[in-house]
Amino acid sequence: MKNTRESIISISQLDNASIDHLLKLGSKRILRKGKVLFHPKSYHHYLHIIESGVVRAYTHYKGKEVTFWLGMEGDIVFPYRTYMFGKTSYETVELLEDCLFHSFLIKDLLHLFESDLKWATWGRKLAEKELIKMEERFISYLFKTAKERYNQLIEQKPEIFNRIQLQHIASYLGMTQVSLSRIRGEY
Amino acid sequence: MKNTRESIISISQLDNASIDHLLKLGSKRILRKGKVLFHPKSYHHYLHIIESGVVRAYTHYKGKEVTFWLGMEGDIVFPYRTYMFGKTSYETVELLEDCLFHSFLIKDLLHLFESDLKWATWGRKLAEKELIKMEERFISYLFKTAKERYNQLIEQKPEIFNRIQLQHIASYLGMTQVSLSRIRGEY
DNA sequence: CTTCTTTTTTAACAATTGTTAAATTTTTCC
DNA sequence: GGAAAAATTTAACAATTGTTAAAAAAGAAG
Repeated sequence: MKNTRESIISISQLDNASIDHLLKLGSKRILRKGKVLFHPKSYHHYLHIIESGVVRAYTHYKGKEVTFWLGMEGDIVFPYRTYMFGKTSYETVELLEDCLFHSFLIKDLLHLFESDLKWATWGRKLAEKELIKMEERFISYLFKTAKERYNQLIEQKPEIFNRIQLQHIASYLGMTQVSLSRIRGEY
Repeated sequence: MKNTRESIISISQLDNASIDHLLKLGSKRILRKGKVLFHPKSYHHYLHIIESGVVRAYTHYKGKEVTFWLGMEGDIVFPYRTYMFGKTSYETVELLEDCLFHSFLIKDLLHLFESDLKWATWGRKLAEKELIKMEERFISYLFKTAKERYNQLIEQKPEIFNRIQLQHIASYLGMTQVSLSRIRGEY
């Protein structure tokens, strides 16, 4: 459980008045496990901050689901492709647990970004932090074996293994479920 | 060959006066093939826009070089880790051709980002675009075979094969040089 | 042009990961 | 609790990719 205000501040410090202003524009909602938040080939109008729960983003390749992102408390579900280029997205975002979201219209957020230096800076830092995370994850895939990637995840985010099905973790780690099971069985 | 003004505008439209102001803060320099632009475990004070030439960023893992980024005309060499966290970096950036850079003090750029909404927006869009590129590259690694990654690169950036050594391309594609050679030999 | 150095290819073999299918375990639902 | 469905593990085998070493090709220097 992590409240929206903390999530926002953890990206970059902001005064309370600015945050209050944003919070008034958003709304909270609870959605059930299994619900699909974003469908592929559609436009997404909301950004969601996760207060509790877990979601995964996946796409299809050669008839199989590929889970490329997992989000939990404090993470931000931001459909960058739609937001930046007005393009439809290729991903499905599905809830793996009941979730509490704090949701904001991307339109409202963009308006803040384009009119208020403080929010523009916040938006910049959000993208910069996501970029660093993605780059670190990418580099570790570029030269680590399946077993090394598994060990790294166990070390860095052990709680994932208690909350998320192994088939999704396997995909997230870039291997088949059978390979993950084999690696786990070795110990 | 791509001039700095075009590179800046291609991230996000900006008025000429704003760009002129930035350009006055920077300086051009020519560096020779083989020169190292960033050393690991050091602080990087400059952002470089590549007007011509090719560079690669690499790091070491298990005694081997891993090339994780290639930049050419129009690309921006931005040491995000140093810039965001004041941390030293893990990467080496090396010139694979003679290069013409337009270089700016990160300090100057940050000052613009923090004082001018137009530049803050430009900085946000820069990070957002880099994020999308990184995410697309990452997803394609998550579920494509070595051969598919090779075919994709041939299709998307064929000029790379005329300008960059195959050993570096192999690493960039997440495979050994021998594997790349084998894949190329199959046709 | 010739020699030396570096890069790339080829080959044989080893290790890792994928595929398919069946067995087992866990979860869901009545 | 018990049946059905879903998830996970196990096993056998196939395909891909890595490793090492040597040969061939390409590039640099005199």
